Amino acid sequence: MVRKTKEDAELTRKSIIIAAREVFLIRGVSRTTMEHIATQAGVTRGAIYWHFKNKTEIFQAMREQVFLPLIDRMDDTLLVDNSQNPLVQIENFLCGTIKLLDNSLETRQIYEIMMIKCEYVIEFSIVLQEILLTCSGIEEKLRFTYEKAKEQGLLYPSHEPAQLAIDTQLFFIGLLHMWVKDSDGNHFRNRAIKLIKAHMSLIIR
Amino acid sequence: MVRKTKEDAELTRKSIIIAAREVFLIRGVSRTTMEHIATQAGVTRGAIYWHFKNKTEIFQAMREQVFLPLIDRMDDTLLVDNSQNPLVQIENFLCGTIKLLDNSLETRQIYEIMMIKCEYVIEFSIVLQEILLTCSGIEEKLRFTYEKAKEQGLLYPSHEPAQLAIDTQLFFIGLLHMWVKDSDGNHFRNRAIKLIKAHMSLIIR
DNA sequence: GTTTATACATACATATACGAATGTAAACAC
DNA sequence: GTGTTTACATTCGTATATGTATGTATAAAC
Repeated sequence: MVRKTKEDAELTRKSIIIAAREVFLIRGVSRTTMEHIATQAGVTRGAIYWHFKNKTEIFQAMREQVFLPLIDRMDDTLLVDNSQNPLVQIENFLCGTIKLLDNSLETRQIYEIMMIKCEYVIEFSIVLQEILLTCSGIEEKLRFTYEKAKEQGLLYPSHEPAQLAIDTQLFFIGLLHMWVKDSDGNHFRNRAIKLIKAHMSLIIR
Repeated sequence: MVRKTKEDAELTRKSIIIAAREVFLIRGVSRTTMEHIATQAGVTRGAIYWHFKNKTEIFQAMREQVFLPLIDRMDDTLLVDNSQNPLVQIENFLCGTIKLLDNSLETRQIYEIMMIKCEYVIEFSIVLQEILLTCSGIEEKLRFTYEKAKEQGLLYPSHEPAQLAIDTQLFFIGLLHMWVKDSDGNHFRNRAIKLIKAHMSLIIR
């Protein structure tokens, strides 16, 4: 059986991305070959080259599955929903991300691949720039929310929203990195929510 | 000319490590071959295999050049020198690390390699564990210093040294990661010192 | 001054990866 | 129901990487 229906083809495309994720995680992006992915997906390299130009394209397809939802959720939590206390909004966004990592194997694995199983050489410099841009966006949205908090008198007068935004962002980036590296879970994974609450408690007036 | 003196041999060993660093930075660790390193060092692969068992061993040798001094400096700044205000000690340690990155090309490149040009697969899991361990040590020393600060009444009463230690550590890990990724320098590199001072100002009473 | 170990260079065998070219059977358009 | 395109599988040529084995000139040991 060779030629499949359009729906079947889409299934194999997705199975290739899933297989790539599984192999990337174990062998690292650079060291996985098309053959590894093909075997894991139960297809041949021919199928992969039909759907993707090369490994980088598979990586990007995998990445989009996680990062587009992240932006959406951030917008929802920080910008759209104004019913909550702004500081609670921020805490919810941070905790929500950790909970997503806890609950979604897919998200967890893609984060791990992107942070410690991928080498950002020139070929991937676009990805690095996108990460920088995403971070800028996060910083801006955090600042916006901290400004609301300041207007409501929830912050110490000496604390500037811009400062707090970067501080929280860097704290969270650090936390995510350590969360991913701490595969045993004893140092950061099962303390993450506590650490976020502690961070927020440092800020609240 | 083949056989060299012991001193000559030590020089080629070092030149191999330097060459490896330069190539790792451009091509990433996984994608650099022994041949790449050899060419860059102006020797043949034979020379490399004489001095090192494989690429991992070169990587470890390179890594030690940076991490052993880090521990030393941390001990000096945080533990030994007690003449300063503890919060100033912490600020000095953080700023000192950033200044080291600014001034030392070697350190800067090795950090960049370790953070975004290396895939931490099983083969490198020892390195990951060492990083975790180093972080535990940093956390402990920060906590120790924050405890001194608390005894001197420099902190808000509601702030616990243990919490502050982790918060500062995660902030700094995040900062280092963004510092490395921000090769243009506009977002984090030239703001790093300011961001550290801002972070410390959030903590001081 | 001879021997031996060192510090490499060279050569070889093996394995693996890539991309493209080609083959092919079934889905789909008409 | 025939032609065309799709969705792959198979095959091929080429390139590249690794580790080891072997060669060799010289420093060092005696």
